[in-house]
Amino acid sequence: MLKITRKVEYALIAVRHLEETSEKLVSVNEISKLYGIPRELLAKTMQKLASANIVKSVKGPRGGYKTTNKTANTKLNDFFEILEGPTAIMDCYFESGCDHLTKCNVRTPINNINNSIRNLFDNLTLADI
Amino acid sequence: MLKITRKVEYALIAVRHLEETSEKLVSVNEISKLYGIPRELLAKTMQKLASANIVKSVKGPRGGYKTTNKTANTKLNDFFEILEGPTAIMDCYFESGCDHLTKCNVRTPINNINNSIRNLFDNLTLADI
DNA sequence: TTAAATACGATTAATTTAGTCGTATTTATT
DNA sequence: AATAAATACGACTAAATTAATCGTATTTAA
Repeated sequence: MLKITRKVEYALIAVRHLEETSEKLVSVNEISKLYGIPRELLAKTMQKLASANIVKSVKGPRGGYKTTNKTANTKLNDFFEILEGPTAIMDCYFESGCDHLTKCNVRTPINNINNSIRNLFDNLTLADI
Repeated sequence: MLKITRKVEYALIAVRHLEETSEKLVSVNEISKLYGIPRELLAKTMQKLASANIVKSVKGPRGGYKTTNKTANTKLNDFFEILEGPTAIMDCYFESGCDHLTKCNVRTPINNINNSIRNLFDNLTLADI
């Protein structure tokens, strides 16, 4: 419970690696070998980050990924939400199809907690990782 | 990701219900019907809470559960950990058998985040729910 | 032209979580 | 004493989520 997924874990490791190698292009292949991360999985994750402009991708041989000037100050919450959707310990909103809603007695306090956690992750950036 | 489990959700609903009915004994049957929660699942959860002295159980007909003087000021973090184990967004400690440890470049910052979350839940009690 | 890379969708495997079942024990009520 | 309503607990099955793989297309440097 309350775990981040491996996808996110891998992404954090990869982005940190990119930060460390600064402007150099690094391929998914390289990172996956270096840290023992499944290549295809990491690839898809990096693709998501690239399409959200958190990292820059370069195709073709000698291509790969590198950081941008946006990378370091990406909020952790945005990073998480891009990869996994809304940050919330419980999905208690109307659209989630929870059929307890009318009887539920914990929705409001839970949403307060959701906000606290979002707030925590809004005040951290990738630079903190 | 970052979700609490239904077990915990059910437990929160049940405990809140007990708080609302104050000292009256309420059976699992009653709560499960009232909120549409699977009975056996809730039963096991309540048993855990009882053995951790967060609620009091009374056996036999007309038995059930009720709050104790400890209930309301139980820290949310303790509540969660009793039901689900350690609060952490990633299990990066030696005993978890993670074989990336020596190469991993995000362990320290992740542990800082783990501490922040634990801290957040240490400063909330069941009374806040 | 080739090969190394990203891009992306579909599928399968593994793990975790949710839920059920069976049986024992306790105890109030009749 | 018998019954029935409740907790207690372990084993099992089902469902859902997450992780990983596969196949194919596209881009582009050499």
